[in-house]
Amino acid sequence: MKTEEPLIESWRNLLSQYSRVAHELDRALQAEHCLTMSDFEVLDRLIAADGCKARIHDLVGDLHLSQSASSRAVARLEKCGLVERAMCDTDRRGVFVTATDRGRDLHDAARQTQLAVLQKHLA
Amino acid sequence: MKTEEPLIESWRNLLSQYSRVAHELDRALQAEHCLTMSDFEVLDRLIAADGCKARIHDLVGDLHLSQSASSRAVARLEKCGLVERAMCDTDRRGVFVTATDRGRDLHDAARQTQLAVLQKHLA
DNA sequence: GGGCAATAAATTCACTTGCATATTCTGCTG
DNA sequence: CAGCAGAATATGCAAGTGAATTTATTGCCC
Repeated sequence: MKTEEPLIESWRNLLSQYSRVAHELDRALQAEHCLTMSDFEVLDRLIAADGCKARIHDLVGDLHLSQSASSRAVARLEKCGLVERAMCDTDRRGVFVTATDRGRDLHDAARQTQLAVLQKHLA
Repeated sequence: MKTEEPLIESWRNLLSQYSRVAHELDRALQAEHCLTMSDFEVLDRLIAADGCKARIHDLVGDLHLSQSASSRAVARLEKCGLVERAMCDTDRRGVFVTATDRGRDLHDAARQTQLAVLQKHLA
């Protein structure tokens, strides 16, 4: 099996490593915490933000998700009581999202799951 | 910004590199050849197979796609006339998929697109 | 040979996604 | 200050996805 293009070879490696880990992560987070990988990512960025609080607009940039997908991920988290929306006083177009206590707790737990999966499939 | 867990750091890098390249690839293949990244992958594996012919079952293993998604990708390619299905004589549960001439031509063209994108976003 | 677990593929279903659009609000500009 | 381009979200829609199920067929064991 010759390796015609090293570039294609790299891409295939990237693709299969990503697929393997992403699939496992998604499965584990879903099974143990009812969270999508995307949901977890949103929660994770939120927790990392100053005061566990950020505007959706600012989250989108980090998320590898479109604006609409991000908006809906926040909606899902809100429905689960992991996050709260609040009007932004200074700009009423904006929406602040804050992690609730349950959100923080779940994040702590999910983070352990994430680490375990990464340890196993990315190490 | 401290880097608490190198493992998480690696995962983030993997994720963002993958997202960037995959998004570009998908966009370019769609725009220039009306092909999904998955469609192209199926076609690509098929062309690589002996005689441009393979059973769906055998393709699935390489594809990073579920069996159902693979089945549908083949259906899409067939609808576009890039691929043909044929009963498998020795096992009538199986289905052989063969690339048509148009399929081979489109693959050649799409491969150039792929290389260009990889060159630009993975180099 | 008849029955039955296992296999290949297709299909149903619930869900997520991105694009395009609608809605609400801000900040200029005249 | 009226009007209007542009920004921040939400939503309608079409499409793709995986898990589970269905359908057809095979191969084995009695």
